[in-house]
Amino acid sequence: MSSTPELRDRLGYLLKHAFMQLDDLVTAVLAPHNINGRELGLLIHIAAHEPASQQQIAQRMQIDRTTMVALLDTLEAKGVVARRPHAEDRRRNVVALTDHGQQILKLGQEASAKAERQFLEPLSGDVATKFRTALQAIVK
Amino acid sequence: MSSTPELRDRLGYLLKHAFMQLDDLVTAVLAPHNINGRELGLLIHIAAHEPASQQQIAQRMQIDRTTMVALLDTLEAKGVVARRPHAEDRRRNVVALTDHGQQILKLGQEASAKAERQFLEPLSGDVATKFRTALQAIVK
DNA sequence: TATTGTTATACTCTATAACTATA
DNA sequence: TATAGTTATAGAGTATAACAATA
Repeated sequence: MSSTPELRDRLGYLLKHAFMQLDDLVTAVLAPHNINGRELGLLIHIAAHEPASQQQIAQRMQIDRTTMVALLDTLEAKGVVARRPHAEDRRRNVVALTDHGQQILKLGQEASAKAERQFLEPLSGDVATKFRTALQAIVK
Repeated sequence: MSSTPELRDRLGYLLKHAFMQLDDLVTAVLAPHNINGRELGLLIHIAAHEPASQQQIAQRMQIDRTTMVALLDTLEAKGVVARRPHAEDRRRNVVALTDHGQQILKLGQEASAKAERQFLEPLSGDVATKFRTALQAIVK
């Protein structure tokens, strides 16, 4: 007596829509800071590592280097990151957060954490923690 | 003594990459059947409901009706769905699976289930079940 | 020769506007 | 006049190829 499989039973459907729901929340709370979730991700990555060239950042974030150019153009126009010439290798740009970027990073992370709490609201604290742990075990 | 927040700590990162990993697995196992995960989702939806017009399907799946046209064009070219004129309202198309589509649906669902098992392999059976339940609680 | 950053280009996915045929 | 399906078009996001500057 198995019922007809529904779209909502597909893990792909669930993961895609979960991401979209969270992304909507994150976009909303970050809007006052003039960045989006993807840009915050880049700020977090830059802040967490030694000063790096565009290529190094692109490789570590698994973003195409031509895509990185456009992303950094946007963030530089917003004044949150700066490109400086590398001291020894003049082909490279060293990418770093500006003071304003440090501020936006801090505010953005607080806002993002708030969006995550909203997103996880349907789960109890214990289940939410296990949910995150499961995701970390799955994502390589 | 909190360490620097890393990109991998962000729920958005985890959900996006989890989806991409699963999508890669699903794409691989569905390739022999000449459909992708999105198309299988549409076949599942059509099979699970009463015969419906393109618009009804688009609304229920939250897909734009112009996107639905292109999706159905592809699936019709592959011979898995057929558009038939509605008996009473000739503006409408009734969309249904062909016999071949029924076959592809069955094979595709088996393949998709296999991909999901691969995807959930890092989790114990119990944790995997709770993971899916948590996703269902979150997704509206 | 190889590498870094860049530009030009194209392809996918999605959405908006406008057209057609039917109601 | 409103609706179903369609087409044309444009906007994101991403990827490939080719170029200039530098190593």
